[in-house]
Amino acid sequence: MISNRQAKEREVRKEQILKGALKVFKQQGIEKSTMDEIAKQSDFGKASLYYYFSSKEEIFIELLDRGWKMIWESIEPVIHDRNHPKDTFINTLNIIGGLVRNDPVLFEFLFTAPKALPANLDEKNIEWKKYQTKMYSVLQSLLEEGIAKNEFPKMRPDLLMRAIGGLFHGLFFLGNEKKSMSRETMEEFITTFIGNYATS
Amino acid sequence: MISNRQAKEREVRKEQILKGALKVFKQQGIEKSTMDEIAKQSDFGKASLYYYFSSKEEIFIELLDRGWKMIWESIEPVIHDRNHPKDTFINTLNIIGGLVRNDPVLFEFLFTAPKALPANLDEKNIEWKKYQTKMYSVLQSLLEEGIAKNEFPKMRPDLLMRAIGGLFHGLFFLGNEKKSMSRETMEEFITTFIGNYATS
DNA sequence: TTAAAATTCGACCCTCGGTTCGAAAACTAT
DNA sequence: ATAGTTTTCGAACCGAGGGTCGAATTTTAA
Repeated sequence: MISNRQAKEREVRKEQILKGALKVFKQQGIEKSTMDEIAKQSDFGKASLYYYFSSKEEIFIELLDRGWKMIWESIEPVIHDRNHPKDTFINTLNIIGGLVRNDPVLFEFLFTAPKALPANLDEKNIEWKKYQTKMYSVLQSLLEEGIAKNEFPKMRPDLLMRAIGGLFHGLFFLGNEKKSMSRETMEEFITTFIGNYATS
Repeated sequence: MISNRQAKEREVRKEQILKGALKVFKQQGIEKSTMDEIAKQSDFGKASLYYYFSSKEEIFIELLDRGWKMIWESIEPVIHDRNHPKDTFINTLNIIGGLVRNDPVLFEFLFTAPKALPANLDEKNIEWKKYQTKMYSVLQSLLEEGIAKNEFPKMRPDLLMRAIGGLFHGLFFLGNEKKSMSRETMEEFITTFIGNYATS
């Protein structure tokens, strides 16, 4: 029997481990993150980690699941407004920018790990991918509609998407500087680069 | 005594190995590239690899060295023209774009590996870094001069650099599509995104 | 108080992968 | 032919790191 409080404590311990894993990721990168190190950082014995997670991979998948779910839930209330695609698009980027600013390491992980993880398309690591896919497809459809309304430059939406994605990533994660990108600077870049094809 | 022809054959074999390593990198990513697999792909016994390279790391460092040197030598003739910073900048991007188009896998490696490699700041893996640094600093100074001449939007050059770097990377390497970015499309993106602050 | 359940972890196991050894094969020069 | 020299690689070595086991400790519930 698991009391309510027990469940909560258990959850806390899981989070402690996840936090530790993220710390190791920050220092070592995902490939070189060892269970020993995660154990040390989260202050458990290595064997104990396996009481909470069934494998090393599961730890990172759980980080992805929680992270992408969080992103989706943050943008969901805004993203469905289709009246002003460009505004909606920029709002969404701003929301994500805020999240990133709040926990850069987590987001570097969220945006990086997918490429690094063993592509187990089959099994469970689909959860986070669902959210990721949803987000990208909504963003892209916003671009399409925005292009149709001349709010964006006339370009292939998928390419435009890639370009803006790259730009975003570059602004936040490239370079050595630790100082985080302010909302103002980010907006300035986005609007400058996307151009003022229409204002709303 | 090593005859001239012997030296050449040896060089050919080294290249064969490097090519194999790149093939493995393409399929597995750098971290999961094993010596066994590189041996298989380049058609040598694993032990033979160590006759040509002293370690796995050295193989990848050599790829970086040769690659970045090649980039630098390709842009060098163009990049020092300071009369029209924006033109020079775009020319340079075009040259690099051409190279990327020519061997996307190699360039994905060149732009990716630096983050993945164990940061041995101390020793030899400085060779390629020299070229990389030179390239970035020249590009950035072009941006600075361009901004001064109002050929680029007035923004912090380092940020502008990051943004354009990200944009470039996004265009060429993000997404699943294998079709390579045409020169025209790329130019269109660059000019659209950078804006027409001045023409020359 | 005490038996069952939940939690912790030291010690161990085992595979994978980088590296080394040593001897055989291929090639060169005389 | 023959004595070097260069090249090749099967087999073995070894350490790192993911994962397991079983016993000890702590917590819970009656």
